[in-house]
Amino acid sequence: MTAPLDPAYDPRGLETSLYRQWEAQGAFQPSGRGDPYVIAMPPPNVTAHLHMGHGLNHAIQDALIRCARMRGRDTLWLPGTDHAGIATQNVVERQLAAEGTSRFDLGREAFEARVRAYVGATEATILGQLRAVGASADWTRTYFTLEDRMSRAVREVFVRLHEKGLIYRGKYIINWCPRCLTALSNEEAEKEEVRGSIWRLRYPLADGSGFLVVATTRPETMLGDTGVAVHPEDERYAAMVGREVRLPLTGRVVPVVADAAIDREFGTGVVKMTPAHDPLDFEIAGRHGLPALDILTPEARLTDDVPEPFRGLDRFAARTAVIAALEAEGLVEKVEPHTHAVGHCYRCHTIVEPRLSDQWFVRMAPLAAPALQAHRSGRLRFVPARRGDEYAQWMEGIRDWCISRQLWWGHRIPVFYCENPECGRPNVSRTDLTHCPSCQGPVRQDEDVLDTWFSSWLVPFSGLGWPDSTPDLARYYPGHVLVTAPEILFFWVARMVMAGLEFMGDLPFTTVYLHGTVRDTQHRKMSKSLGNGIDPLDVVDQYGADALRFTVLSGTAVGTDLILDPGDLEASFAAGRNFANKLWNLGRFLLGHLDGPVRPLAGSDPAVIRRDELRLADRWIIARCDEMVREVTVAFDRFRLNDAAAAVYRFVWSDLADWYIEQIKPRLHGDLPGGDVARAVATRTFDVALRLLHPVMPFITETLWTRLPGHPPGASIIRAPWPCPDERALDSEAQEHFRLVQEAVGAIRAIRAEYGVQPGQQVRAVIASSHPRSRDVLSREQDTIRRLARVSELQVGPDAPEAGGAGTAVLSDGSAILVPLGDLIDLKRECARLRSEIERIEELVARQEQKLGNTAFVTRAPADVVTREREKLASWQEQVSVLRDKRERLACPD
RNA sequence: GGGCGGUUAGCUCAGUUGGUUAGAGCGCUACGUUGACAUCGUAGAGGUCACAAGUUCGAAUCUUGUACCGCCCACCA
Repeated sequence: MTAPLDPAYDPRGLETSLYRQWEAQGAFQPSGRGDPYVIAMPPPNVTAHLHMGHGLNHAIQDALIRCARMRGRDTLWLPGTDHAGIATQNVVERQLAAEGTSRFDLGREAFEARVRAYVGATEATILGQLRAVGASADWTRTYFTLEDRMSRAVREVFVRLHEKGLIYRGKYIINWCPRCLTALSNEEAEKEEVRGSIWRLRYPLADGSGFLVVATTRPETMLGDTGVAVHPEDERYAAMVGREVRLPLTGRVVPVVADAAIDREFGTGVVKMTPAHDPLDFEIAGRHGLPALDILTPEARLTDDVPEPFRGLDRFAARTAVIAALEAEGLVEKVEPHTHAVGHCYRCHTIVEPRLSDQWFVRMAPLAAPALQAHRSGRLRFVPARRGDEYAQWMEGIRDWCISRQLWWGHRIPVFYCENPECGRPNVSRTDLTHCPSCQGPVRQDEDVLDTWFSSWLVPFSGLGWPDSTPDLARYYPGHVLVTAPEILFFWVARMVMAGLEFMGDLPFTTVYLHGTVRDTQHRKMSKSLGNGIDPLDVVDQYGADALRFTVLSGTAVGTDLILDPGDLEASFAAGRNFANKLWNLGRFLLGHLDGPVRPLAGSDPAVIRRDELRLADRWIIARCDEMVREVTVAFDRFRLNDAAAAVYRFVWSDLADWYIEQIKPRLHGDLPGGDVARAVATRTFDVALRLLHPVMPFITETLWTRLPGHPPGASIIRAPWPCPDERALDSEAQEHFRLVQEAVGAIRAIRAEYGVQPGQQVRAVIASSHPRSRDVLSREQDTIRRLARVSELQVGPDAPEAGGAGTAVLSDGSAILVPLGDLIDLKRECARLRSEIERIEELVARQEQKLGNTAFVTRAPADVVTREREKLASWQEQVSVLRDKRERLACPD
């Protein structure tokens, strides 16, 4: 016997204890049986506090996993990445800065130890946070044990790519973050519009015969200019090509070259060449043999290669100083405001500096070709589909991937340089080397580490034990679904596809579901720096994890963003909490009325409920329940979790609670016979609703479901079977008839409200219908109508006796409802009410007659559409005539 | 600059292949301590589906254009 439910629903203690219970039962462990369903997850970065995006992401994934599990599939939740990388390093560096020291004071080894300790200490916190938002805990734990596996896979991949000639090292212009002191990939340098200026500077010709005017947004880089370029077909400057200019401030004499990459239209058509600090300039300089002069330190200060007054200046201070100096010489022709996109470090938001340096790259074009093909052939599907177009566009224009980072925390690049000056070979190795394989000389490992995503792109197989061939790998690769945020489509998703195809020969997953971004009411992305975030843990604390999940899942249709108001949690999350409360009370009520054994609805048990024992309401709710099963199942198949949540919500609240439970109360209380049938139907349909809702609201559904009768002890809803649609439950007649009862109750209630009848007061009602079937249904259900509409005496007949002071309404089948209210009825008011109702329906009739009078419509529209429209017209016409009749009987003056 | 999406009730959003009297939740109004639930119940107000033209028997839904909002990509210095 389970303990009785508390009157008030308090989700808190419940969630923790359920998680413990589920874990003890191994509920999240893959069973090894059944068809596997693998989903990949990006974990939160260990350094960052959980944000709402994680809440949304985990809720979706956990819901899909739970649904798949109930549908008999073995599930695996594959963790996403490890802790290597810039974010973790940043946190520890901030801590060090607060302590007045730095990684450079500490040294590399001590720093690594420090980060490791930090990660270890944070694990428990992160696990707790993940559980709080609903991540299936066992798999989040795996995430922390993954790093050793990953480093092997990373090396293996590095070596293989190198052997295939797809990894190379070279001097290139890369994005450099002067604060993090590391290179960034193109994806990590986020372009943002910045308002700046464009300066036109005069560069005197070396022979003193005039000026060339260059346009630049970064005048400070002119100190590193090694040339000037124009378009080869630009007539204005044709005579200048091959001549020289004397670079102001430095006095350096540099050549004028012609290159087709120059845009004649922009600026003056003359571009200063700074090969060391601009990607395009670097490219052009290469073609013309211009040297690259690096004038910036890693911290983006001017080096000693510039004239004395500018040395050591920060790049922005240098800009001011250079402009001032040029102005003093009268060399600034013009300044105009100018907006352009500038790269920012995606972690610390510092403006990125293009910098010439030695870095490792992966040649991507060969990897992109099959990945593009997978999408074109339709094997790789994106939800929503338009994301696939973005993917394809990126793949088509793919550029080489800069994978080296000048960080101290991450997977070290597995290259060992021989220190023997006569050998000096770089050795790429799967294992740590102590000697040079060629000359046995001492070796030194490359100082740099790999981009975090260089380990992450391998997760779908490295997490399963690759490069070993493990049983897990055989069973769970390839996987099925990747659920993630669109922000990391290129960082992660596209690269996982490429790695899967390259190293496993198959896609890592076949569906990529990209959910929306969590934004505030001004549609700004929630972020720590803006301070517009919502902490999911606060929400869990105040409203419960179920409320959080229900809200985020029902708020995000496929491909749309989730808008939440950080200033008003109540507005966002009350709906979820209220629904949980509704479920709780529904459960409490039902359990309170289950005093005997509950008879089964189907099966071979002799106590099974016979069809002829079912009343109209029973048949109706069973049919509605079946409809819900179909809707929710389809919704899950199509990743439309909002539809799934809404379908159960509607069933539970509007059908089960508002109508069915209200209808069966007399039977449950023993005032009418058939209590056992009502109990069975209510219990069964509630059971189905709980199971369908479990993926969305796991805690409350488990709590209620385990208390419902008929489940073996120790059973968990996680392993309960997903409800199946049942042809026998379909019952359009019951649906139609019950709708009529609902309409009748609604009509009487509306009349009561219209005339201000006190809710407690009973009234008399008359139903007049020319349809024998309607009369039959309504009189058989008169108990229901009387109770729910508070009617003391209900007459149903073919015609109504004269009733002067009565409120009147008409149902969709043309049945008239009269509520005699004597003096309460104001005749004029009732006449006006009827007239406006008549006018309203007459308008519909007119429109419908026009439609049906149109021969084009009748001949061209499908037959079933025409039939339906004819039926509608007939129904409205009947309603109008009934209402007219009532007006006549009232002898309305107008 | 190229590509893509959005614009439906005061707010946040649904609306599956064109065929309903265009829906939900919150908010709002009126009434209500009916023995599951005031985290509730009943009734109600509120929308020319951004604008314009077109296709069609029929358009919130398809086409084109306009306006605004947003996203992705991009080496015009």
